[in-house]
Amino acid sequence: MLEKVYNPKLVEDRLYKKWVDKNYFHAEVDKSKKPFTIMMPPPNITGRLHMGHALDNTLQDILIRYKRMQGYNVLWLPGTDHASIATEVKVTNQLAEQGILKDELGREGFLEKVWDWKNQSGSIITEQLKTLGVSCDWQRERFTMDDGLSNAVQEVFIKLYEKGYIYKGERIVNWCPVCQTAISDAEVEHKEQDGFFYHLRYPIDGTDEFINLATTRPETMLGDTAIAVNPEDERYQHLIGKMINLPLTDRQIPIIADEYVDKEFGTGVVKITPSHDPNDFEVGQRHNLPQICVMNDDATMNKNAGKYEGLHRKEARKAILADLETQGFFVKAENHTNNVGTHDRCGDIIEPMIKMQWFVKMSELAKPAIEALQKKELNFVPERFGNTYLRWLENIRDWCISRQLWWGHRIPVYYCTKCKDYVVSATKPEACKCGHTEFTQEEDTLDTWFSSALWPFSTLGWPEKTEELEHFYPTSVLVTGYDIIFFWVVRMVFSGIEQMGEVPFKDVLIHGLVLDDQGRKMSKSLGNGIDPLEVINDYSADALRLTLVTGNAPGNNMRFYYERVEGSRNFGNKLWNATRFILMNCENETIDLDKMPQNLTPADKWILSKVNTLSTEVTENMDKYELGIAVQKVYDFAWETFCDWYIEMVKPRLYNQEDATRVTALWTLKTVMINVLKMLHPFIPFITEEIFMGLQEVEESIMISAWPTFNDAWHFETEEKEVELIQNAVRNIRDVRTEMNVPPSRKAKVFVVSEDENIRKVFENGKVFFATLGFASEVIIQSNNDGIEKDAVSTIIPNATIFIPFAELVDISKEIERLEKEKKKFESEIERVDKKLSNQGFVAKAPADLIEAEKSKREKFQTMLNEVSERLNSFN
RNA sequence: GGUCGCUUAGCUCAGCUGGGAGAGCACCUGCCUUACAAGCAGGGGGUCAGAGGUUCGAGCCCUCUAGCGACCACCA
Repeated sequence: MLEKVYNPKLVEDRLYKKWVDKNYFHAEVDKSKKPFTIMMPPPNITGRLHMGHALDNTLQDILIRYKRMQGYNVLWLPGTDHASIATEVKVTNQLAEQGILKDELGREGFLEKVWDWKNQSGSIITEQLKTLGVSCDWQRERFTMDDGLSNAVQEVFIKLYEKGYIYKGERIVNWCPVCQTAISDAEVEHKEQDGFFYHLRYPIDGTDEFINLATTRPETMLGDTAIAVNPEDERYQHLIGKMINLPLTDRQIPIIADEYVDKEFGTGVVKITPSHDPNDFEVGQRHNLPQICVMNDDATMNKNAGKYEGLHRKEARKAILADLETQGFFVKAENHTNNVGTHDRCGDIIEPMIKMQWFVKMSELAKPAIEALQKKELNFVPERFGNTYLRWLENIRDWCISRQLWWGHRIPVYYCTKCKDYVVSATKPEACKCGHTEFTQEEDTLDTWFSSALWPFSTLGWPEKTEELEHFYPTSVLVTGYDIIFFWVVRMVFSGIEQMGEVPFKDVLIHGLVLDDQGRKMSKSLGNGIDPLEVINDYSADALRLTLVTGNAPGNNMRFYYERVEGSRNFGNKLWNATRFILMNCENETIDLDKMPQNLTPADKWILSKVNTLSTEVTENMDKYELGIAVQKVYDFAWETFCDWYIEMVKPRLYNQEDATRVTALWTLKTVMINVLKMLHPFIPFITEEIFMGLQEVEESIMISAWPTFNDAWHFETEEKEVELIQNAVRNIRDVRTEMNVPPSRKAKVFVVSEDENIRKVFENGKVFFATLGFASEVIIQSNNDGIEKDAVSTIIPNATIFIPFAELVDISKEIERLEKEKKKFESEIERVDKKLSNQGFVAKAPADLIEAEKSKREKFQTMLNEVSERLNSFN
């Protein structure tokens, strides 16, 4: 017997332990079964569980549990990401608090500290994930810096290098002055900022003329190596080729013409600073301009900045503007909003810098990734995110993969200490071409995403040809947020195709963000984040999970608020109590669930038939990733159809120990309940397991039970219609009673009149339901109005009229009013159908079954109209 | 500037390939009916943003408009 109140705190931890102990999450290669694989997006070791993780992993767990129950060979592989920048920053700061400087420790010493930290704190997030109930294979947990995965990283680097896809070069890159490393384009977040557009004037050499230009970054002027105008611009034709004297310096720089300049914008004159602007860099290349870097790596001015050396770029701007003004080179400052690139990790403004870095050439790698989508080897759900993916790939630039960090995969390149030539190799080479044998390894590490890009296959043992790799790759579906498409999805796809010759996953299920109750992004700065662990603690993991999937379509954001969590919890409560009710009545009975009873009543057949249809529909929805719709259907069935109707219908049979169908009712209750639990299990694993166990007193877990499928033996069309007829009648009776203000305590006789013998039979069988559900003291079924008081209240249903003689209570005028309302309803229905049927186009072109359905509706409403009219006439 | 999305009941949102508008919450009425008041039975409330088009038929498809939002983009 279940406790009176469900206590998730006592249950959830216990069940999770049980599942782990029983090894249910573990997958071994089983070639007799079809594989279903998901690679968990590895959370950062520095991360803490937030709503995004909760949603992402809930969705995955739902799919995994569903497929596992369907008998697939299911692998859900979890793991964590080393998160180079985040971790390095975190550990550096912690050490700094202890007064330890990173540089003093040296590379080896520092890495030791980071590993210590990783071993101590790196698994907090995976422990947090467990409270959600995730059924992933912890025995196969991976970390992006495991030996195997690091090996894969080296292998890929070498292969790409040998293919000519990786090169080293001096390019202008996004430099983060705070993190002191280059970052990729994807890591730059553009933010709109209010700033100024500074108009300056530069003196033209040998004349008294000035040329006016506008810039948002005056401090970079010290690195200007040209002034550019549009070659078509008439205003400046005479100046092209002339030199100007660059203010605050003793340098002369040329006025050049380049298409890049927009005549319409600003003054049509652009200062060119190849060292600190990506466009200027390109202009500089076209015109062979010198590159003068005026900043240090920490964004302070360097010695090329002369007297401004040492100033931070912000202060330098002020100082330079002041000097320009006093010297007469400053014209004005306009208000101007511009997009500045910031580092998505630390938020600092990116400084474009020319640096020697490693790149992946993208043009060739992008092509098959684009084709994969076009050939539908890769599908996004919802489809529109395929566009986002395509657009990014089509405009992709080479990927800067080197990072000036220590924590990460050190680039497998060795430099000869003598001739400076380098060798790309997994291990230190024996000797250089020059004969020298001493090498130093490249100091830089790789972008974290370089290793995550390999996640779908590196986790399965690649480059070894493991049987896991053979069996579980390509994976089935990737579940992730739309914000991660560029960083990760794209890179996994081209890496998978390049290394494995096959896309890493067939489907990409994209979900939105979890917003706060006002629709704002949850963020630390706003302090509006809701901690999933708190929700689990206050409600339950099940309630959290259910909240995260109901009423949400793939790819859409959702608002999170506690009323929704309460609703989810209440549903669990409902299931719990329904089960208590069943068990309460099962005492001293033995029910063999494997044996379908021979004496099923129409109500039993009806609910079996309903749950049968339900399982078919829900399965279809699940297969289409319509998880929100799927769970909504089971929810409605469980609460309304099963609890509010079926349970109420069987009560009389259960309360009567003599009833010949009592055990049959119990069998049906249990059977349907178990099916419902199974369909709910992927969504709310804990409570369904707890109930499943309680209901059957078996050891076997619901998570390895079979997902419901359509059962021919449970298909009862006739009974479905019969019970619906009774439901209809009961609803009408309740309606009438409420309208007439009759309290439930006041029972009344109910007459059902129908000329149709079959209908009378149905009601004869369903008599008892009028008593329990319709508050009838007695039910009389007959073919005519004999013996029914003239002023009885009545209501019309198809093929029958129901009379309730309330005697003294009835107000005739009110009754007439009510009947008039019914009549009006029937009339308008007939009118609607007639309009359709008289439409030649409809009759000619609509599908035949639809027309037939409309016709029979017409007939039904017509008889009901006749009936109500007759009834009204009887009052006159 | 480009791309995409959203606009449906008081609120938050579903609505799959076009065939009689739904849920939860909130609200109103009546019920502590021996599983559940975290509940039960009823109820009110929507020209599906606006305009046009395609169609026998449009919340759904096409075009335009308005408001909101997201992402991308080098306009110095």
